[in-house]
Amino acid sequence: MKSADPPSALLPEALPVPVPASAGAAPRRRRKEARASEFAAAALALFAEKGFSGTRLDDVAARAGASKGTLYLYFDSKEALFQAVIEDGMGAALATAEARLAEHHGSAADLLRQLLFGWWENIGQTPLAAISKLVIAESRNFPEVARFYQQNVIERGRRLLRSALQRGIASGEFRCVDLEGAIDLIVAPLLMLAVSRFSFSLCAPQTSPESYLEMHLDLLLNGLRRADDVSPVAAPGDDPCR
Amino acid sequence: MKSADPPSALLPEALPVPVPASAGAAPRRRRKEARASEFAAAALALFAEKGFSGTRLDDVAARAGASKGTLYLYFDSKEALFQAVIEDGMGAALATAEARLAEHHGSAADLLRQLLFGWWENIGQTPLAAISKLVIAESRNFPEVARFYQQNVIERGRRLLRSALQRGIASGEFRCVDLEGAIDLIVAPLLMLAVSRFSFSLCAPQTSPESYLEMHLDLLLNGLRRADDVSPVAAPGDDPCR
DNA sequence: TATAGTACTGACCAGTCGGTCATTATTATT
DNA sequence: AATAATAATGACCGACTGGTCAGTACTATA
Repeated sequence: MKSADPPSALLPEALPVPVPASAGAAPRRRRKEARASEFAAAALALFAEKGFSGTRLDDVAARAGASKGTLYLYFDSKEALFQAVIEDGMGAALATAEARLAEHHGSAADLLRQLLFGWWENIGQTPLAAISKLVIAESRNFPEVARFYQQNVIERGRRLLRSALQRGIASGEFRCVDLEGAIDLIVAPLLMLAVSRFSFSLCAPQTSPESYLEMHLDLLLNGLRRADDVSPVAAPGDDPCR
Repeated sequence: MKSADPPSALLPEALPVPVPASAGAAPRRRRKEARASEFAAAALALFAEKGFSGTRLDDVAARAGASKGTLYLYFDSKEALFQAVIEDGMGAALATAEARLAEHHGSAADLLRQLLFGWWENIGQTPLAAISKLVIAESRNFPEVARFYQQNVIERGRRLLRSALQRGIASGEFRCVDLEGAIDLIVAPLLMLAVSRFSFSLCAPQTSPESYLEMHLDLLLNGLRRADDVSPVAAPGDDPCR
């Protein structure tokens, strides 16, 4: 519900604000909303780098240009901050993906491509990607957060892919495979790509993320293709062996 | 170098040990070697459950039936314990996989199947799978450990898959794909499977691990198949849609 | 039995960090 | 200007834990 306004768009409501033109120091009068998002963004960056337990709230506050006491005006606990990071970050991204799905009318293969590269654009490439690593690393310690993530991110994401696959199977474009299993196998490389960005050169794809995604799609569409369909999926002439 | 002897095999060297038959209490005279492995095993279990920072060395020691002071007789620091966990656990598993590769002579598809299910048997299914999650979560905080893992686990594992793919391409069984990218895409679902076992029902495959692997192989072999090869890979008659 | 050696212990220390709160700074109102 | 309301602070507390070490329990040898 708190779809982060662009940080530069200040005070959309009419307010008799005198705003001293000294735009140097942080303005004292800023809406709670914006402040909370700033904390969330700072927390995301540090969580991504240091992990959850490794991140000091003092540092989060400092990065957000405030003190720890202020942080506690907006969040009840470190865990609440964690949850806000997820809530704040993923909502908008998922909504746009859902919109994209709703208005798409091309082939299922193209839809899959759109979803994968859309994910890269709006999540994988952004700091949001760190959330995956975070949840993987900490879900055991925070069952509440894990449940929230499960219901509001994972389930929503899976629904998107399920629709795409169902369309492809219904249209005869894809062969008939187990939906949930296929979703797992589509998602896994994405998650690894996200995770690799926040690990010390581990499991990192050897090529660019874009080629990695391209190849994932290539293998995937070939793998999903009906056995009697002989039309090549990949563009001809891109033989990496020669 | 410390390939954990079976814990029951006591004192392979000749020793005039009187061994009081009171086998109830823990024997005071145990070799350092065994003790270190016990600590490593205990640490692995707790690291997997609580994460690295979340694990107290007191608990590790207690689980190994010793006190924290004793633990520090065997390891210089918590980080050293972490590294020992990796060293201790992955060495043997990788060695057997390499042996399996060396003596395999069937089709490349079969070799891939062997490697994937062998991984599941010897790593994915065992507590060792937790190491993946650990390294993902903590590599940033421990560059030394990360480098070690990179060189002694990842690179070794990738070599295995590279060989298998090269054989398949050379024999014409697989189409010509980018090797490193393909490796990434083979590994990702395995890592996710491992990780999911230690996360709170997150990204967990909806089916059994075995069917998950089976489907991974299915998609993969279809995806790798040469475009002009029309022989079906999957056994006919297993249509999940009907 | 005396002596030496070693595996082991657990109380302790020092530093860290999540969380609190009395106090201050800034703005709005009368 | 006086007052009230709110945003923000940072010193402080208490709990926790990685790491230490003087001392104990046990074993082996003389």
